[in-house]
Amino acid sequence: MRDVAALAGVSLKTVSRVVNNEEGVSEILVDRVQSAAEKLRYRHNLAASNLRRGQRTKSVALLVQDLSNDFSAALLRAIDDTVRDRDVVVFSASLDEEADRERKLVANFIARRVDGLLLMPASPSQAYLQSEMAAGFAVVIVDRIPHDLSTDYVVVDNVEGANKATTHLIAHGHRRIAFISDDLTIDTARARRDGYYQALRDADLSIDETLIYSARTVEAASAVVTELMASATPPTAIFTARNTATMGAVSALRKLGLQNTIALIGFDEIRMADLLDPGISIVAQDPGRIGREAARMLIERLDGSQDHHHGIILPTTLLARGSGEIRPTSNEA
Amino acid sequence: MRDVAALAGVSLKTVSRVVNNEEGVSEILVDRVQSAAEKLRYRHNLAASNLRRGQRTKSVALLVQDLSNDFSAALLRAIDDTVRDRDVVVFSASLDEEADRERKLVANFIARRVDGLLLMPASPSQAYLQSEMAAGFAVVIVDRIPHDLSTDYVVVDNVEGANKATTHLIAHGHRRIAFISDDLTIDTARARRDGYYQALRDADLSIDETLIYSARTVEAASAVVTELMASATPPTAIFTARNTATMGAVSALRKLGLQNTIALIGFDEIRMADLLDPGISIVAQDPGRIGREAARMLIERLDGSQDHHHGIILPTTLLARGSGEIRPTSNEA
DNA sequence: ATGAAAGCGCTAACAT
DNA sequence: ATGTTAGCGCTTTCAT
Repeated sequence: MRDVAALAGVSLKTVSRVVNNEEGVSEILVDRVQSAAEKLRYRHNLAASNLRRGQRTKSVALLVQDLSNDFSAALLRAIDDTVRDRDVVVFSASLDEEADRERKLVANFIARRVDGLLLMPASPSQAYLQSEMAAGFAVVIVDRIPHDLSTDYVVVDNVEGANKATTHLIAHGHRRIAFISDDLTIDTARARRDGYYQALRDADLSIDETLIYSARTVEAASAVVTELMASATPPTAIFTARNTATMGAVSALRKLGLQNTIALIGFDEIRMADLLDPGISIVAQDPGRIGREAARMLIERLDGSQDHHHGIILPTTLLARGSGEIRPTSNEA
Repeated sequence: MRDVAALAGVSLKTVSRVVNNEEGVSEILVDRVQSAAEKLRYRHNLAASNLRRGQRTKSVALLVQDLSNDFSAALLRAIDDTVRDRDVVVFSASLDEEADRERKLVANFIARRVDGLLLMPASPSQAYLQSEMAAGFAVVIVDRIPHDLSTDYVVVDNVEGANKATTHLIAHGHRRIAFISDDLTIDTARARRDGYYQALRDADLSIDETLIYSARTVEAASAVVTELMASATPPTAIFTARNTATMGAVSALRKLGLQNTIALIGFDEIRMADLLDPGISIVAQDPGRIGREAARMLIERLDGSQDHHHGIILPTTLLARGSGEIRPTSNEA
């Protein structure tokens, strides 16, 4: 910048003004500065600019478990779309349920002075963010309920969604309904299990712990279903509480030729669900909506809103496509 | 930082040393500084640090067309995984085939002094990056061939993949094969069409322009297929040169009840392809591999490699799953 | 309308 | 082993 000023024969400040499109510089000088900048291939340094200004960096960070999961990818896309108008750019990273990684990345992003954080927490407690928030750092928790931290968040009604799925299966005559979720240390997994329990209780069905499974990957879920079906008393229906679990179940049932025999409802959309045979019934969330709401909340904080923190709980939609409407064939019901 | 130094009763430099884990500070002082930092809730400012060091910002940017597309999401994930070891964070954004957005975002990221750029270009020419690269900025083009720019890139062999798909269909008796791709202004779309042409020519089949379509979205592709099938001389096979086009075709064929009548091969994997009925035959790329190779190339540049720029052309794999092996039923063949 | 000087938070180079 | 000084690239006073 100094070189540009020298070449243009003006002061540093004038160059600064031109670069920032500030008013009150004669056109002659603007031209002179611009051509000097061009000649010297001058590139404005936002870091230095922000340093002096002490202002926003116009960047935010999104931390999710797995960026290649459809849900998270849709979230990222929606967030990017929402903040783009304001010229805000977004960092993102995958946590893979590792709390350590979350802490490390958050520290990194804070050192980079991002304006805000959108977090799908891997950590059991986000209390460590309290002091950051007190210092003016904006945080919105997505997909999961914040723990030990008073902040904005956006989730879906997991208990209600799971209840809805389970009740739907019960209404179709099922009494042995398997539940396959993510690790139960995870908030959403527990909430969905609670919804499942609730539905069973409301129908006066007993809870059979041998029907409750965790499976983190598609392959693990597939293996679980295969195992379940080989048991002496297999379920007549399955509720998969995660998109990867649903994919695994679809795959396993198909391999076993049971896709039209065993009922299946999944939580969270999977691609092509309506084109499979049978179509896969899903309790759908709207990741685009979640992302937009979260980004909007973050932006409001950045705009200085001091409102009380609040959570948004979005509804889910049960999409009946066939697999969830299969009736039990065995006479044990 | 000054406050921390004051509270700890040491100099600025000592604090700096402690913060950066540099050697040669007595343990007593380390403790004193750390507790002072804690007390004052000191947060290191990486921007200021980078400013002085004139070093790398340990950040890179990935620009793709649509972050919610499976391919791009897998790319992002692979890149994040690859650079994480080096403590590098990644910005990402969607371009939606808008060249303007690409230019604007690139300028933004350069102002932020990202160390490198991974770009799936929307622009017809990337000549504008020449001067940046001359100034030491690292660029790797992914998925598409760079235009007017000598740089590293990673692509798959689109011509060969499309040829393979088309040849496969021809080998199964098809002579009227529709081609549905992205807009043909796009590099990969053209390359895939060329592969399609090549295969037709090699089989002495004439090219019928009425079988060539562009469709950017799933819905558009679905509409195209519906229209095609309603024509007087419908094709007996379809080659969809993009994952969204494949999804649209699957959907339309199914609605028409033609999924077991009309052959279909898609370029680029779609989820659940093997679980559909029939399974969808795909010319698969490996987005994980593409991302890893691209990130590796970028890292090598950041490590100062001055090697001649070069391109990596990865192979594709034809996965025969059923839909591509359907034979024509009409007797026009 | 333009410029000079001071300083944002940090670290490299040189002391001590 | 620790401190001092200067300066990274920029913008904010406060002049002129």
